[in-house]
Amino acid sequence: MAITYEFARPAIAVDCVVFGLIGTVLKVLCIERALEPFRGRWALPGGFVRIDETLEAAARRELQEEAGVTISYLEQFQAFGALDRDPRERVVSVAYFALVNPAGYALRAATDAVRADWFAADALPDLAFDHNVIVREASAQLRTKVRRHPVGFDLLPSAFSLTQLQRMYESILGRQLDKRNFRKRIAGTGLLLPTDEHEQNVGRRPAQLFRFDRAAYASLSERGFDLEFV
Amino acid sequence: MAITYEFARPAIAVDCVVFGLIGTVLKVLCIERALEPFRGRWALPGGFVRIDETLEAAARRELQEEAGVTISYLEQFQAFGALDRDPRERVVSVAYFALVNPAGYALRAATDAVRADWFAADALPDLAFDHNVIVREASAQLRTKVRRHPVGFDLLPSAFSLTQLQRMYESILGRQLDKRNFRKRIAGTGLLLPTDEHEQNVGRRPAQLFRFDRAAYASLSERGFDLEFV
DNA sequence: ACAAAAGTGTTTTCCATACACCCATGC
DNA sequence: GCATGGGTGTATGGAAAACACTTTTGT
Repeated sequence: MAITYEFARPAIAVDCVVFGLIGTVLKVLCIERALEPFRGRWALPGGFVRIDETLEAAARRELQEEAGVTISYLEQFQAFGALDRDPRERVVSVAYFALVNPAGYALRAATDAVRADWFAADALPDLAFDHNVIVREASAQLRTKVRRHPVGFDLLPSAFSLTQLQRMYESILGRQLDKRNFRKRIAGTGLLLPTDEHEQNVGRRPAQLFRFDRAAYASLSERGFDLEFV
Repeated sequence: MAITYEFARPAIAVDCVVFGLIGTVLKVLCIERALEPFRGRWALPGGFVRIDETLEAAARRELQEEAGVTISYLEQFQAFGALDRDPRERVVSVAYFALVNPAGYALRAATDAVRADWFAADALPDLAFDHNVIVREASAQLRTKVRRHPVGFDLLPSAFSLTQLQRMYESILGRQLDKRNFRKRIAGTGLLLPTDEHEQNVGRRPAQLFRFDRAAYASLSERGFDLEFV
């Protein structure tokens, strides 16, 4: 399997910043490295791109292998190419950010990872490589993305209350929103489908649940609509 | 210089989409390839990343070598990793988009390029590799970028008239803007410095020239201001 | 004097914001 | 009946959009 090239080549890796909402706290998925370098340190899930897989396929494979998460939204956001970002050798990493709804399944670490866990996005441990930098960039990206594109829904269960939705935006943007104005705005987009369902077993009036209307969004964005969510 | 690796690795390249405004037409810089594959075809300037240079350094080097252009704005925007995008072997390309003011200097092709020339962004020839796709993505990126960040100035000479500025936005956005509203908006940003200069030798009333106030912009954006230009 | 683009204000409409109370449910 | 969050409307201010004429210069 060994192969010879005329010139030295950087290796290509992918790293994934997986955001999940736990309660109302925005968290990032990290794995504890089983191998050198940085053995025992927390890091982003990721690894080398194989010669016969696309970048996105590599990202999905690593997420599956190392953490067993099911991704709802995945987007490439930046390549990191500093010369010394990996102590072994030159590695260029293409970073992805991903959104998942962490409720309902357990993390499952494997291959290169001892274990996987969620850390609050604004209180991460010292990560391996330049991964703290990558998370910082991804967080900025998430904040700007979520304001113009309806990606936040991928952090929630498929049926959610308006208050859940509002709390999600508040967590990402880091500020409080006015309940009435928020609801007017969301209603104004016409992208929520009311369901017959309501919250269960809450010690108060149960909130109505809604779904995101992907079809309505698709037809809007084809017509070049320019939404602003919050 | 030959080197052996345990596994086959994709090569890493950079490709640059250089936008320039010629008259009021938005153009993209292309080079004619001197080498196989796609010898004789037009392509984006770009090439392989050396083991000891960063991605951005590679982009700047290729622009210098192949076209001799002086870049005013350079931003990485996307990595392209389809398996068959290069007929020779697996190549992952990190794409940059760049803005220049093409007035006042000549293109100068060298190394891998027979010649360099500007093509209207919406009427490109059939380019080598997946370069038409890359340009399409870059154009979309430019349109969204220019509406919230003052990068358009990099397409203009350092002193410009308000009409020039308006025409630039119109070319990029592909629609007409109202002169009075445009001027109110631009004035409202407080980012233009009036100069004493005026247009020369025009057969009409000469327009006053302005400069972009980089210092004012820096201090605004530090405070997290959220501008919208057009 | 004429051609050509520079420069300039007002009105209207709409959207963002600020703000407080009643309602339904479970215990 | 009480605690808890669910759900709702209105008034105000400010920005965006629509819209046309006078001014300055060169020829």
